[in-house]
Amino acid sequence: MAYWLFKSEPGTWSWTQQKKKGAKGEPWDGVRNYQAANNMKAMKRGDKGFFYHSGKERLIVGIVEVIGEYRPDITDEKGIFGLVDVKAVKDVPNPVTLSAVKANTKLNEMVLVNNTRLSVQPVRGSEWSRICKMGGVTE
DNA sequence: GCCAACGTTGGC
DNA sequence: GCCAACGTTGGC
Repeated sequence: MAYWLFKSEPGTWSWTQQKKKGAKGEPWDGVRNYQAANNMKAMKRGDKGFFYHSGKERLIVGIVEVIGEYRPDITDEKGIFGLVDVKAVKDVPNPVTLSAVKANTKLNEMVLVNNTRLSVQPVRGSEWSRICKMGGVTE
């Protein structure tokens, strides 16, 4: 199984909103970046991802699961980009802040640290379990 | 509010 | 196909 990180401005789409969608999940639309789209193409049903709040908060607040693989994003009028469907799985009990990630030398190769502008990112297995531990998530 | 990083666009 | 200009994201 692969791991990912989904970034969102809480003012646009928040973890609270995602959770309200429950098991039905929500299409992760609006991505207009090839690198991010390629990451979504690589996703498989059952893959897990962190839900990250960018902007003022800058922390990992939840865990999502990919429930629908890459398909066209109908909100893209050019018909170029696609999306995946994700559902909320659980909260991260102690949200992991960006500064905590940066402060951890074991995590300094994370895309979150090195490519701040990429909105859909791959996460290594080792990084995943370390952050889960930091966040008090029981895997 | 500013600015660095970076992706995209468009002229040549 | 290159590269300058521009726009956007996101951290600070």
